[in-house]
Amino acid sequence: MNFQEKVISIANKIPRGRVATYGQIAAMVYTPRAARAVGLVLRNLSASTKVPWHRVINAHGMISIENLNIPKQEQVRRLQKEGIEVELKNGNYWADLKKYLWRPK
DNA sequence: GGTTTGACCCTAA
DNA sequence: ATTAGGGCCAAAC
Repeated sequence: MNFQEKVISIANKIPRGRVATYGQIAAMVYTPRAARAVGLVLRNLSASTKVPWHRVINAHGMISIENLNIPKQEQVRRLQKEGIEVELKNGNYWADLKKYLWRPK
């Protein structure tokens, strides 16, 4: 299993209505400092993927998708559909990690 | 192979 | 609190 496959398999486990951070996923794959690389994996997903990429945000709870074919509004829409409140604060969208962070056992 | 590129994160100021 | 800078790692060139 290569790095990408590991990242994707973790992402697939994030439950509906919760979010995970890039760094959190990196840590679960035993390379705690590879947060950026996690972002690369998600970036390379096809538009039709079933992976819940929208449940992954950065360590500050901010939606960090930018300059892609996918607008960040799409991510916001998907999160809200799952009951996650997203707040617009000076040009960026934020979710409350205290409320929504996935805490796997 | 070396070099560059990010949907990142931490620390210091 | 907010910002700037540097380090990180895997993929893509």
